[in-house]
Amino acid sequence: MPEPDAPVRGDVEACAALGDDLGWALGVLARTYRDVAKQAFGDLPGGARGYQVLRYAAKWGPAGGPGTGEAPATQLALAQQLGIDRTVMTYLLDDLERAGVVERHADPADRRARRIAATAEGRARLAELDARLREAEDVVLRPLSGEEAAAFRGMLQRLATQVDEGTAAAACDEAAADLR
Amino acid sequence: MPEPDAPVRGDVEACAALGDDLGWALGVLARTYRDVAKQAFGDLPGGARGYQVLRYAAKWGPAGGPGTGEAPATQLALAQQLGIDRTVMTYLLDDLERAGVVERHADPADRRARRIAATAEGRARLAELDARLREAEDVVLRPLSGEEAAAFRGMLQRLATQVDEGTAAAACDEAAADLR
DNA sequence: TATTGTTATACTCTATAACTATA
DNA sequence: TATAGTTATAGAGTATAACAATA
Repeated sequence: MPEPDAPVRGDVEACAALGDDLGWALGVLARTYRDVAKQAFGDLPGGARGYQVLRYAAKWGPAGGPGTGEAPATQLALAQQLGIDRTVMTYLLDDLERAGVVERHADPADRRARRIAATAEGRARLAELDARLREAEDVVLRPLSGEEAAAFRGMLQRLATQVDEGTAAAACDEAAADLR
Repeated sequence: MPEPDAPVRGDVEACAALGDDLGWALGVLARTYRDVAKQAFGDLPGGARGYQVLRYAAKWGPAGGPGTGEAPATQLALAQQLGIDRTVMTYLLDDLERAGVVERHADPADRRARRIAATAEGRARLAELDARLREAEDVVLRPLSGEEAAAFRGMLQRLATQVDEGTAAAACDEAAADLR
């Protein structure tokens, strides 16, 4: 994730020259959202990636007891699900564990594997993050009316999933790659 | 610009879990467009950045005669307009010049400065690129009907420029930063 | 002394490969 | 032999700083 840059002179004028293509607008919006979301993530290790991992880990109960009964995902499963390289997952989990939001538990059935579960603190953190992200979305969509925003969200969702073409898998691959 | 990654197993399933927030959809769409556009750029040095530079340079005439009468932009002006670091601009122009699409001309009034102009070949290349980019946009928006696509474009444009808030400048800064 | 453009250096991510401990 | 996780190494991309030429 690139650092926020110092303001640059001349960009406003450049907008007049650049702001007429889809790619540009898309880039601006995605970047704007990312910056707003970044603030929401705060010091959560890994930013958006850390959030996704936490969100996945939170599907299972806090340390001590399973929330559902299903076994928490292993590091490898998590990495594959989110499209993150398993070596990167190691670093990411190191940081998330140090931050106290997830825990690695030895799998009794396979001592090579580690099961990843969110801690109670991690769950609380996740609830906060979800709320803040909803706010971030509202900020980004503020220029639109309520109806428009709903329509925009719907179309965006359709575009992202590309249900009409066989490209859903590819789109998802891209999304996952985006997290890398 | 990240390289296209090898397909990753499991992303499709992950989509079901991830695909419910704006940030995710935005990321997918921006990434999808970027990949499609990347193909359109072909071997143009610098990808999207190279395109923007070429586009700017093409505002002035091919080598030998000014198209308008205004002097072509200097490297520094170009860098500031597009929000690219001037050291990066050096490398980028090296590549674009080697590719034969732009030329550096000494400024008679200030021998430190270099004026950047598109070559005839650069202009032809730009026309191609513009056409291909329009196609790329169509591909990305294909899931929408004609009416929807128009509405989507309009809303996206409004969101990107954020005219209702005083954030236009900030948004443009972000857009420029995006090119870095 | 300040500015334009260039070159050199360092830092951040990410990708690849090598290693361990289990299976 | 293959797999889960870790660690080490190397590459691309970018930012920072030093430099030469000119103002």
